[in-house]
Order: sequence, then structure tokens, then C-alpha cells
Amino acid sequence: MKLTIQEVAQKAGVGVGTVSRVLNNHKSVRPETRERVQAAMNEMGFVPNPHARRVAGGKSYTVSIILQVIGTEFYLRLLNGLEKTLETHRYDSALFPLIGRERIERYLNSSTLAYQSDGIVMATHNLGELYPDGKLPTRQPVVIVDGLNEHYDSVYLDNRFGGELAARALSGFEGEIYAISVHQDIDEVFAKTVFDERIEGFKAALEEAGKPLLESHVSTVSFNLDNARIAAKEILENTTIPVNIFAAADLVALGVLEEAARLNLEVGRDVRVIGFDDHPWSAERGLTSVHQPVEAMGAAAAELLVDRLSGYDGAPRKVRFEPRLVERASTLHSED
Amino acid sequence: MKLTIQEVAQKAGVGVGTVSRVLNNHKSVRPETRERVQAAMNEMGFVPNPHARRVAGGKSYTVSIILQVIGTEFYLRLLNGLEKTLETHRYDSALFPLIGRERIERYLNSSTLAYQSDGIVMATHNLGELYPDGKLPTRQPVVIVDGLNEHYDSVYLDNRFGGELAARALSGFEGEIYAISVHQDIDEVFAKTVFDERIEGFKAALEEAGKPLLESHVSTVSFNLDNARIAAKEILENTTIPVNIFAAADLVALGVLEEAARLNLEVGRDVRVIGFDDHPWSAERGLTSVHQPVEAMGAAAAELLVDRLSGYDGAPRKVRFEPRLVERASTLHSED
DNA sequence: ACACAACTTGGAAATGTTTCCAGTAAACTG
DNA sequence: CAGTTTACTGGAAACATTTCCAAGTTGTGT
Repeated sequence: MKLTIQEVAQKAGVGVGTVSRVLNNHKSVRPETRERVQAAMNEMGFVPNPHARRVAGGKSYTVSIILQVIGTEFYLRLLNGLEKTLETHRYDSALFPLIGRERIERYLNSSTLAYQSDGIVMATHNLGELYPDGKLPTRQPVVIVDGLNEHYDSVYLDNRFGGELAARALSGFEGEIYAISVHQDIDEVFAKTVFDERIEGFKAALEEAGKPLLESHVSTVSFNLDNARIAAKEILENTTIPVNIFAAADLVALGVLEEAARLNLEVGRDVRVIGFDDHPWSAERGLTSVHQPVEAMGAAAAELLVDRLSGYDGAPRKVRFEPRLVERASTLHSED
Repeated sequence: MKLTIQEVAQKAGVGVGTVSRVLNNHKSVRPETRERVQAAMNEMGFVPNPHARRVAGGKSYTVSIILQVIGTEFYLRLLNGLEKTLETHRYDSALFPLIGRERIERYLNSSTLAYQSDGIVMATHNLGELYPDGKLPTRQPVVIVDGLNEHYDSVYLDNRFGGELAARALSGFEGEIYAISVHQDIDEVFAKTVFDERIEGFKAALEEAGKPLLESHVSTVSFNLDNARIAAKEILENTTIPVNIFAAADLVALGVLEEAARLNLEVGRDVRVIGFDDHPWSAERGLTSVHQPVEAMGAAAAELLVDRLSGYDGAPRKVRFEPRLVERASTLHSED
């Protein structure tokens, strides 16, 4: 039932070494030979045994992904980007959703688990809070994604710039300007400064445009739709129309859209809204949003780590991703 | 640097077979020998290589844990119970937080991942919705925890009974009775009926006690503190004091406590509250709660699965856990 | 046509466990 | 006390890969 590399070799009429080389994308295999081996593997439905590979190779070919899985679309997309890219390099990924301090410590102290991964991808984590020197107590290569750390390769989005984009788009319109930010839960291990950065950029660019944002026009909600709607209601019922709102996350912007609909306000004319994320559903909803290439960021982080695992040992690299504004109906005058 | 079983054997003056037997808790090792080997391992700081074990044993010694990681305390505790018990049996655990349908399908179809686990623990999942026959398309042993399935070993809490306990405790008090339930997000892959069951049991027992619960006295909130507070506010500001409230989750009960404090109502006299879960912090807060032994449920599920992996092949087993009421200040008259 | 380098290839060795098979020693049995 | 279980134990074989080395093949420059 279980096929081995031996049987593939026999069927393809080559040696086991060659099959292994095909499996690992070694350059020194004649294209024609490679094809023959691949055909044999496909035909037989051969799947290599990862455990044997690990013992022979002396590595685990596994990467730990440490994140705060709060079930948001952002992390789901990030994960998809990470896993997909790791897979192409034949790395497995092990997930460590670190809800709570106890768990992160347990993971880092466990000799069993440490054995199992060759590197770590850490998402959205400000290590400074947990470890004064900003370093994880491990020798494994570490890559930070959706965050910035001076000791490790980092992949980050320029959230501030994203806020600026939103400001430039809204400042030209008639009407008051509001912003809704998102606050993090107090006891989170993960420090999430991204929302603050977005709002900061927004404020700065408005200031520059000569339309400074009033402090009273900034509200902060926790990350869920219900609260977003409450904040939106508060704004929409106590201001003059038209009004322009920047939401620090698409989910929050959705709350504004829903509340506007309930109040029979026309989005794009009475209420203009810009979200942040540009999640797939934003297009359907006609929501203008600051786009961030989440999957690509995951992929970039994966590449950075694989690179380290393949021997690269230079200084920490920083990969900056730049958001861009995707304009849709929610910031356009409707022509009817 | 990396130690092997060989070196341990040499140091302890035994054969490699014996060291392996000690590692795997085989019965046929003289206690004295076992001790000598263990001493050698400790002294050298030996950690067995899990990959070699997997290739030699022909198994992955890994269990997949499929759950909806929404970052709640319940799942964190469940995970702790599962992992701890699996560890004692030398099984590793791989987490699959399945947010969204795409991901569950991907996992189940992936030949790579399937290769890697010997069994599956599935939490809180009503398979019937995803697969008409209620079965996962896999040959691996499956155990359901915090749920019930006729085809697989299941570990569940009698949520209905928990609701009844709460009803019996509250029905004796003076004042109106309210209940706050929790609703799940529409598009969840995981069907969560536990909250409904709790409320059902609550209703039934009240009925029996001759104090049927009014439909208008039941509200439903999404699972977060902010919403719980809003629901609590709604109740507390529109009813007569004293009032008795059953919250289908501790987190929701916490919202009631906070709102009561804000309104200067005395908990235990003006407002009586019973939560559900009895999470560790409930004690500090003086919250009466229906206790469920989450860690023990995780441990039980792990044992069931390990049992199957060790060859047991009988009919599906059902392990019922019974909640119990832990009475604290929130349902006692304060004597001052 | 020859020397030499570059590319391919086969297969043995190595990886670190578990498992199985003898073999020895100790413990009963009558 | 001989005969027979029973309880331990050592070590070789097996597991399915990767890696390395030697050998063969092809190509290049003169």
C-alpha cells in the first residue's frame, strides 16, 4: 500500500538518488529524466514520507507560526499566504495560537516542540513587551510579519501611509470628517498598534490639508460588528449630512454601511465611508477601502524565513508593503 | 551535540532495545534497570528524536485537533486538557483552527497533512451540517469533544442539565427571572447548540417549578463583553428590583456584574446572577456559576482517542459530563 | 583527435528510532 | 534436582528518506 522511493525508482528506470533529487528540485537532473520520474510518481500516486525525510535530512522541515488567532479574516488570509508559500518549499507549518501568556511560555520552554521546528514566523507581535531585549529566547531564525523588529527580518504594511491615503480621499469632500478606531483587549499578549498608526496617518494628512480632525470626532470600538454599528449610529444620528467617515478596519466600515442603510442614508452621497483591509467582500459591498496585500505579505515572510533556513545569514531585512486606495461607490457621488 | 539512544545505552550499560523499552514504558524491564537508564538519560539531557521514532514505528504519533479557535477561555482550557493528556502518551498535537469552510476542506483533502496524523479530535462540531451522513471522509479514528455524534466516540457536557440547575437555584428567589443567551455567527462552520441547550433546560425547569419564563425575558447577544453589557443594561433599566438573571456564559454574566456595579445595584440582593462555565476568574468575582470540567473533558477525549490508536475497535462510546452549580456571592443575600 | 571540465547518475552509507528474535538467567514445578 | 516456564535483555533488521562519492557521459577548446 505505502509506496517508497525505491519502487518509483524501479518503475522510472533510475536510481533512488535521482528520485530524491527530483523530489527536492536539485538542478543536476536532466529535464527528460525529471519528467520520466515525475510521470512515474503521478501514475503510482506516490507521496513521500515526510518523517523519513526529516530523519535523513536532520531537519524538521517545519516552521512554527505563532499568532493570535482571533478568527479574523486578516489572519486567515495571512495564514493562507504563509502556508501556501511554505508548501512550495516543502515546509510544513505548525500553528501556535497564543491566547494568553501561559501558552507562549509553555511553547518556548518545551523541548519537545522546539525540536520540531526549524524556524518561527511571528505575527503582529511586539516582542518588546514580553522580552525587554526584543528577542525571543531561541536560536531558531525568526521572521516577524505584520510588525517590525530590529533584530529579525520583518514584513510590514505602512499603516500610517494607508491612513494618509484615506485622509486625502476624504478631505476633498464637503461635510464633517470622523474616524473610528479599534482598540485591543487589555490583556492581549499581542500588541496591536496598527490601528493607532492608521489613525495617526489619517490625522496628520488631514492637518496638512488644513482640515484638522477634532478629537471629539474620533471614537474607538472593540473589534466586532455590533460595536461598530453602535459607534456608527452615534455618529450618524448626531451630525449633519453629508458626513465622511474613515474606519480603521473593513469590519467597522461594514457597521457604518449597515447603519446608514437602516437610517435610509445614501452611501456615497449622504455618507461617505472608507474602510481598511480591502477584504474580498468589500468589492461586493461597494466599499472604498485601503487595500493591503495580506496574502503577499504572508508569502514574503515565508520566503524570508526559507531563505534563512537555506543558509542566508545577513543583517535583518525589512520588507515594506505599501497600501493603496481602492475607490468604489462608497466615496463616489451616485448619479441618479 | 545531538544525543542518540546508542550513547544512552552505552552510558547505562545496556542495549539499545532496553533504552527504547524504557522510553515506551514497556512492562518487561526490571525496575532497577529502568531506573539506571532513566538516570543516564537525565544526566545526559537526552531527548529522543521524534522523527526517527515516527519512521521506525510507521506511525506519526500525532493527533490533529480541529477546532474553532475563537480565542475564548473555553477552547484554551480544552486545548490544555487535550495536549497535556496526549503528551503523557507521547503523542504530539497539531492544531487546525478551522475558520471558514475553505479551510476545513483544504485540510481534509490534503494528502500531505493526512499523512501526518493518526487520529482526529474534533471540537464542538456538528458534522451533520457539513456531511449529510455525519461522518468525516477519512479512515482515521475520530473523537468528538463538546458535542455528540452517533458514529464517533463523543465527550459532552449535559448542558441542558446545567440550565436546570440554574433554574432551580433562581426559582426560589423573589423577583422576575431573565435569561441571556448567546448566538453564533451565521456563517460558522461549527454549529454551536450548547447555548440553546442551556436555555432550554432553564426554561423547562422553570416551567416545572411553576414560574415559566416569559419569551420577552429572553435576550440573545453575540459572544463578547460589550454586547453582554448592553443586554444587561437593557434588562436592569427596565425591570423592577430585585431581579434574577441566568447568563448562558460566564463572559455574559460578567457583563451583568459590571452593569450592575455601574448602576449601583447590589449583586446578591438587588441583582442575582448565575453564569455558565465557572472559569477560574468567576471565583474572584464572586460569581455563582454552572461549573463544567473543561480540562477533564479534554483529557477524556484524548484518552478515548489514544485508546483507539492502541487498537480498541468497539462501538462508539459516549462520555457524559455532568455540570454542577457553584454558589457564590452573586446569589446570596449579603449580610450587611 | 585529445585532454579536461561540467553535467548526470547509481547506489552505498547514514540518519535515530522501534521491533523482533534469540539467548541467558532466574523462578517455579513435581 | 532436573525440567520447564517466565522474565529480562542484547543486538540485528527494518523503516524511507537524503547525501555523498565514484563513475560514466557529454561537451568544449585547441
